[in-house]
Order: sequence, then structure tokens, then C-alpha cells
Amino acid sequence: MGATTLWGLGVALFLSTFVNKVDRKGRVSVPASFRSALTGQSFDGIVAFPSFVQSAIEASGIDRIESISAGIDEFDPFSDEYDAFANAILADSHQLAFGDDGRLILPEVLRDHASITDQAAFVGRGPTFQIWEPGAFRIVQEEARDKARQQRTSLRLKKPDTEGPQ
Amino acid sequence: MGATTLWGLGVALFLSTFVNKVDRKGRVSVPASFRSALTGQSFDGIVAFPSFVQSAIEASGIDRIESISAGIDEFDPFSDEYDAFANAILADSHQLAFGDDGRLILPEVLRDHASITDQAAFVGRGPTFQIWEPGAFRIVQEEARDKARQQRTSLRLKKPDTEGPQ
DNA sequence: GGACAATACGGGATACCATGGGATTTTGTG
DNA sequence: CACAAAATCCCATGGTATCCCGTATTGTCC
Repeated sequence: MGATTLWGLGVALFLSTFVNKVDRKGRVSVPASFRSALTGQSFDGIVAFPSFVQSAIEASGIDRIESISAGIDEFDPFSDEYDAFANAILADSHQLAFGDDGRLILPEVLRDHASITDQAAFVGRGPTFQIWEPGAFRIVQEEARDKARQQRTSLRLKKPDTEGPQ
Repeated sequence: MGATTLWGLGVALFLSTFVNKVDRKGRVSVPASFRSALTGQSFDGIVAFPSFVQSAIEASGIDRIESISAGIDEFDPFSDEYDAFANAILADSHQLAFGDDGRLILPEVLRDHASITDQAAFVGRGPTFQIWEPGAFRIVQEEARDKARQQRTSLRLKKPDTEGPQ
């Protein structure tokens, strides 16, 4: 399994990594477990935007964006913070609807950003997930493991059982 | 896709950026997803006014203007607050109706303010959106990304256990 | 181990959307 | 009141996303 909805908390949880094919039309199947973690949200699909720092696509259910957006809306909508957030995330976000059979189309901008051509890796990250070109992800993951190995001792002392993402 | 209506909250959510053409008659198609986020509002179109600080057009559904106006209205209509709101926004606002096929005409004042000639970028900002000359927006967006990249570290430091947008 | 269900994937047909052009109505101006 | 300019309506088109089908592969349950 790979993802669950924690009803009662109303938070989707994405786990595991799945590699799916991108067909000639640009369609990709979103892992069924990710999809089921999103059922019940106000939009049947995902929200995706290019990661600032990585060659990856950040994604989550629309609920997450809604709450972030609502939280920030309480501030002055003409403030610099709102401006940066809006331009960096909201403007680059894409609402990608699931087709009837749970597939979606990755827009070209997003595919380019992640160098995705014919395969896409869906990487669970808890409340969000990422979409990578499988090869690129393998490399990044290796580096992360090395780093974790090196920091193993200090991690032990602080947080015995948590895997530190990147 | 790019926008949704949060029924129950009655708040539209505009996401993504769409660049559409302004034809010889001055008509622009409002992105279909933006339009559908506005369905059911009391006016079939948008409300637009020049941004104070940027070379852009601020826009939203009429509901937003109504609720802001109503919120202020509870206070003294001759208050400084209302005065500022009225002068800064209401006075320069334009109600732009959708034609039959979802297009509208940008008034010359607005087009001039944003230096829009033959293309218009519709930029989602959550509960509102902006309209830019595509080239001008690209520059502003690059700056915003840089800022977001830089602020990412400080965001992390503030909330060590929350995953900040990457 | 075998049958069934669920999932991922491919392809053809359809519906939707952005855009253009012409025709008709409205606006404003003399 | 008539005329020109502008806005609106109405269609037509090309491209793309969506729907809907069938098929293969995987995992599950008896």
C-alpha cells in the first residue's frame, strides 16, 4: 500500500514510490493508493507546481492549497509575502483533474522542469508527494541515503526512528 | 485546469497562469477554468482595477468586492477606511461582462496600465487573479522565485517539523 | 493453483475551448 | 433622426483534452 486518508484529521498521507508510464498523449496513471487518499476533496485531482530547488514536481490535494491560500489571505493581500507566495506557487500551480480512469496529463512546463519524458516516479512525502524523472530521483535518493548514513549518530541521539528527507 | 469554486465557503480559487490572445477587436478569452470558478455569482463577468504598485490588472469575481465592501460598510461609510477603499479600488474598478463565448474586452485604461497589446497573461492568485503583459510578468515571476528560494531556509528554521513548500 | 477483481495502459471517437470573421445591435455624436 | 463607431452575437475551425472502450498484467481470495 502507499497512501491513506486519515479521516478525523482530514489529512491525506502519501507513502512509497511508484513509477508509471507517460503515454504518447502525455497521460500518466496516478497510483491508485494516492488517488484514494484524495477522495472526498473538493476537486477530483491534484495540484502540482515546480519545486523551487529541485528538478521535481511538487503535488498535493487541493485541500492543502486551499488552507495555505486561506491562511495567507488573512494577511494583507498586497503585502510582499503574499506577492511572493502567489507568484511562486499559485501562479505556477496546475490543477490536474483525474480522467475517468485515474489518469492526468502533465503540462509541458511541468514535464520540462522535471525532465520527464516517458516515465514518472510518484514519491510519497506524507501530506504531499513529488513527481520525478525516475533516473533523477534515484540519484537524489542515493545522496540522501549517504547523508543520512553520515548523520546517523547524531540523528540517533535526537530522533531515533525518523528518516530525514534529503 | 486552474480554478475551482469552494461551494460552502463561496470562495473561488484561481490557480495557474494562462496566456491568451487579444484579438484585433480587443477581445480576450478568460480561461475556462477561471470562468467556471465564477459561475453562480451575481454578475456573469469579472471586476477589474489597476494594481496600485504593479503594472498589472487586479481582478476577481464580484462576490469578493461585495463582501469586502459589506465588511467595511458595517462601519461608518465616511470612515477613512471606506474612503481609502472607495478611492483606491471602487473608483477605478470596471465590471467586465463575459460575452456569449466567455470573452471580454479590456478597457483602454486597464490595457494601458498593464501595457497589454496582443497577449494577456491570466495569473491565478488564490481568491483573486491578475492580468499581465506576459513579458512583464515573466520578469516579476523570476524575482519571486528567487525570493522564494532564499526564504525557504528561513521558513524551515521557523517550523522545523512542518514541510515547507519546496 | 485457478478464477476473479483491480489496476495500468493503448487507441479511436467525441466534446470542449481558444480564436477568427462576419453580421447585427447598441452607443454616441452631430 | 441619421450615421459612424464600437460592442455584441453568432457561426465556423483547428487543436487538444476527455470520454469510453478494450486489453494486459498484477495481486487476492477461496
